[in-house]
Amino acid sequence: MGRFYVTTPIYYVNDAPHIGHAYTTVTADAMARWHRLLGDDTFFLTGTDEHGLKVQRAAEANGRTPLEQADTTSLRFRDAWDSLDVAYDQFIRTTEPRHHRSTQELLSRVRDNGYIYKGTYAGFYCVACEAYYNEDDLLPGNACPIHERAVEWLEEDNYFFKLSALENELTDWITSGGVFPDGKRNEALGIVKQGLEDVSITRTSISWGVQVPWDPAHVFYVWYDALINYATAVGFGSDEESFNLWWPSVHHIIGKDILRFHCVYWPAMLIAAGLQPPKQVQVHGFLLLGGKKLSKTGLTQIGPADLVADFGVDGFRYHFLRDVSFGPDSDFSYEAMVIRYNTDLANNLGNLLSRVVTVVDRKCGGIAPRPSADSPLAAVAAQSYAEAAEAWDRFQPSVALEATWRLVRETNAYLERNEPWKMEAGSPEVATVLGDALEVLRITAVMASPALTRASVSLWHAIGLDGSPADQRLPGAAVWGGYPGGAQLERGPALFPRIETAE
RNA sequence: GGCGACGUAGCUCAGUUGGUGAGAGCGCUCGGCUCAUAAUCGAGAGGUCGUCGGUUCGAACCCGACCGUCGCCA
Repeated sequence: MGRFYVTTPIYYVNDAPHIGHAYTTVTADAMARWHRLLGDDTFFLTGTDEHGLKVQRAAEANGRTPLEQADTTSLRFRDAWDSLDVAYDQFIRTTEPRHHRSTQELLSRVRDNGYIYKGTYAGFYCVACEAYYNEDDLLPGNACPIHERAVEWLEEDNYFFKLSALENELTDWITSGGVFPDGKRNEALGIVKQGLEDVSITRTSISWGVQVPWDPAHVFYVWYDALINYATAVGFGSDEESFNLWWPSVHHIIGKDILRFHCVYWPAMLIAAGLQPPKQVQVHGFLLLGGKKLSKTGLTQIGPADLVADFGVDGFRYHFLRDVSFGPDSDFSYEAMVIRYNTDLANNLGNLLSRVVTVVDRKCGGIAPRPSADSPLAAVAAQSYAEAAEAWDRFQPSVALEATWRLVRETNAYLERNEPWKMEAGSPEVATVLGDALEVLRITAVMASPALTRASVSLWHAIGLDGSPADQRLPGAAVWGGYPGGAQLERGPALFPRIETAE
């Protein structure tokens, strides 16, 4: 039994939850569910990032305190994850007192170890980005290249983090397997190779943040307090025993836009504090729309809720887990989503259940037969499980689900070859074929449960099993022959009604 | 300008350390079946693996140049 700690980024509360957030979060959730099936001690963390100037200003605009502002907006993320069956173990908010203590403790250690010094910073600052810009990067009129709005000139006393002193340590961590997939690892390595400069980690110009313990006029820049949430959540600064249990066996799932923070700054901070860097950072690409990056405004036009309304929670999760190859950029397409739903879910799996139950009803009096020990499908199932398990281990849900569905397709072909509907009712032959098919449905329900949170349970019950596939333990539950038979099966509604599109 | 990623059938993508005739799913064509959600099964068509050159007995996989797309940095 292993230990698996997985995180999403904490999302900035000012953003409305969109399919980009949802993709990351559902992936993390599926990973956590798979590890729970394996019996691993699993901890799945998500949450919201609530400090910074943007939140402060939004609060002022709305006539309330920053915390009140954050309370409202943070809730949107919880609601979104509830609607997608995201079963996090903890939802952290950076405004929690324990997180302030944790941040102060960690950065004090960094300072005690000689990695923080005082200096002056001056530059153009984009409030929307929460970031400084070089003049060369700005658009004409000193406008932010991302938001196309005017930046502000800021000049302030800052504390600096000696990032430049940690190049060797970072190189070691990255090359020894800290960042995945390989392409992203090279990118992280490239950033370090090009030479690192010290970074400013505090602000005096704003107040909405974590106070610097040794100089109360300063707060930590939002990014540096945000990263520390991963340590706070498992007990850093409050429960050392718990922290030592979960750290550093952490897997961060992030989008490539924040690679620099997670693959350079964050491990450097940990090392400077005398802690272990993360076990793995898993970096995925962007969701594109018509080949173009989904802008924040574009993203909000396709809400997760709209897609759930059309495809259901299972359809939503399955599409993103199966169709998005974890790592590269991926095109989002409603049409592709319909095709995937109809093909894999309605036609292959849902229809398999329908036809099997119907034939059991007609040829076996509705009593489920048991699988045969020497079924040709047994080897297929074993192969399918082996490949899926290996793919989940590599953070490749799309490959894992493809392997899982190969078993489903083989079973449809198996029925076609044997034609149980033509066999004599009550014969051993018909029982064998149908028992084998039911066994595949049992195994599939377990293996697909990280993606299909609801349909896997429906499927489980439809073949006469009690409880939930999520309560099963792998690899035992994938071993051929576990289906008991004997249950009275009844024809039910379609597991996945086909989606008919107008033209 | 520096560094890097990507470019494989109409579409979405697999192709681990170079080696039997280059793959999957979807789509398409033809055929079978009729238990099933017009679902399913089989067969087939379709690719100069971006271009050019090099290394090698042999490269989609290694090297170089170039073209295209996109990033990161300065």
